[in-house]
Amino acid sequence: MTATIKDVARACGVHVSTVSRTFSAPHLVNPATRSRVMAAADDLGYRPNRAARALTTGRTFNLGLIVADIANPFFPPLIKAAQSQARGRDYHVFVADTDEDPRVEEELIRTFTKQVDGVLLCSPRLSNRMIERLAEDVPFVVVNRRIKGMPAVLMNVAQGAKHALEHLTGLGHRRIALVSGPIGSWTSNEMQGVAAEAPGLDLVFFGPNQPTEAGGLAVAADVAACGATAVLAYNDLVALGLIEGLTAMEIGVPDQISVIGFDDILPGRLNRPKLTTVAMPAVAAGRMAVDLLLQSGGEGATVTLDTALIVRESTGRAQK
Amino acid sequence: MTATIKDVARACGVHVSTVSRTFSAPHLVNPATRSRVMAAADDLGYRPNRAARALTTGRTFNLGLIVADIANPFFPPLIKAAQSQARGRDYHVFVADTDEDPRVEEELIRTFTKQVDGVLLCSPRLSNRMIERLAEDVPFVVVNRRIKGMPAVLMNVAQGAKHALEHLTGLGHRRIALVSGPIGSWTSNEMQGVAAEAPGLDLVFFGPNQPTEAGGLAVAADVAACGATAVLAYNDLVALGLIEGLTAMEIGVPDQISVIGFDDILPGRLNRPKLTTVAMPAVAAGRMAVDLLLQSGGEGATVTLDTALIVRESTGRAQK
DNA sequence: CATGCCCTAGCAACCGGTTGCAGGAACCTT
DNA sequence: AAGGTTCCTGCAACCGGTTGCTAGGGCATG
Repeated sequence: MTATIKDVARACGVHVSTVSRTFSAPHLVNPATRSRVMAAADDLGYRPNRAARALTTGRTFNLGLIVADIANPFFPPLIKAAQSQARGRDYHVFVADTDEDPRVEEELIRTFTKQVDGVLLCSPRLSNRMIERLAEDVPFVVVNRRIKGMPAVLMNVAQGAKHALEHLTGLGHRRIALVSGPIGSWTSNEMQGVAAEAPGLDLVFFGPNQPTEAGGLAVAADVAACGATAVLAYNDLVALGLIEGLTAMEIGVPDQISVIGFDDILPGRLNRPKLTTVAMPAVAAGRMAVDLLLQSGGEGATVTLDTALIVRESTGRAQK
Repeated sequence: MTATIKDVARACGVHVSTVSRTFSAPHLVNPATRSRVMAAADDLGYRPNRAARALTTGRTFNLGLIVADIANPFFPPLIKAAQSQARGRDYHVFVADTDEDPRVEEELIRTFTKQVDGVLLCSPRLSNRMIERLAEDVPFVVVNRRIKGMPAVLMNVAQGAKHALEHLTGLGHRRIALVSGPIGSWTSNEMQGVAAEAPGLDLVFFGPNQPTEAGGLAVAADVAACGATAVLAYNDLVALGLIEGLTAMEIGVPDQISVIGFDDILPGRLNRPKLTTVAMPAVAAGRMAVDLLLQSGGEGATVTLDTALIVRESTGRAQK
């Protein structure tokens, strides 16, 4: 068994409270005693039990981070940014994946409650109502979702979609397919909202779709058949799936159809043709979300981060 | 605040121990009482505090999973497999990323101690000695590392490397570059071991390298200059970085140099040319690791999983 | 009717720490 | 020398549950 505070107390003949204070309030204990305690402690290999400490203090120095799909390359940079930001503030981040399943998401949040001081909820699939209810038990910061009164980090998807559409119309495209993501995705709604308002476009909607390569592959045939000369995809994985499907049907990208994704993930940069995409500020979002969570004061603060269109090789002039 | 066991006890006029038993040993409480307690409990929205429970029972029903780099697409499938396997046994998995830093790795293990019932250590960068010491405080299963007396899930890297080399020699390659990974990587050592024993080869070693695309990019020039006609890379990311670097120098893959990676990640399948690689059984490893951890009985059990060479487009005949 | 057993629920100690309070010792003041 | 501070340390209650022990009520048995 690991050494406890009692073992240390016994080993150097002081009361447990003195040992406790040596670690949590050193200025309250006499330097001489303190060093005796420290010596005994690392002699026994004593480490305070964080879970037990949390029971009385109410603080665990842990944060939870919940994502829909850890296999989506969009998330890892966000996760790493959150972890390093938290580390700088003496916090640790535990990550969990919901497999895009709202029930698992709820279950995980319940598990995190009381084991962490706050939860970063990235691209949640739960309903706003449910999230509000769960927020009574543990502080949240939500990423890519707007919920009234709840701190949020948003990425300016609308702006990105607008630039993407302008880019396409500038290349002469008029009939454009919009391949959306899963139900309940805020990002997807934002995209559709912007597109619907854009003047002079002939839009074709496809959705809902799985936000993965498989999802893109699955709609490739329908997109090809609808007569659109360009596609705006929910994210890069979907875009890559689309390109794969189109290529298999011998439809050239960008010669016959232009494709734009969202996120700017590594496989998109390595793909041939290199993917034109709207870059999402994942790293900044991860950092910001942690900051928002830790400065608990800022209750309803909402931060919106800019996106940027990155033109590469998967878009070109519309063919007549 | 959330309701505690006391609130429930007060609400229905029983002692806390009765409430406790209602949840952890229902057969010990009278059905009538039990349902009164249950009613009061979900009326108040009571949920047992898992951290507090763990303090007395010693079981948290959480597992920790530590990886070197969550952004490496090799890990997510393993993580997801572990999570779903654990979920089936009423456990939750918390993931943490070490950023390839042994100190962070140690720190994270220490944090997990007492907050989880066991830790899955994937491709650790710590020394065997240190891992053995830490194993006194929390049970481990190690993935891709062999440590005496410690349960491990290994992937048959040696077999994969052998097949890869045979494939290359079959195509007429003799001078082969070996681009290894970070220091302390068991996988890297296995690869070098096999290569060194292979007869009739003219090997050139490069390493250590970062196990990322950037690592591959960085050695591309040296590899090109060494006169090898084929490369065996530490993993797919390194292989992709190499191909990118070689392509930038207008060296054709596979026409002038053949490249083989390890792992079989998504970007490798989407790359042009599609990457020839040794597929690692990540999903099976994740599942198996959880099983090994939970059937704590099997102390020193070691499981070795097969790998498979997948020939795609990045390897070809050696040119004269 | 006395005896004995089973079922149920309360009591209290415990898990590993934290913290408000009180008291003794040493030091300073006047 | 008496009185007031300051500094340090021990005491004990508490965080939210768990669990061995005990005791009372109900029931069957002899």
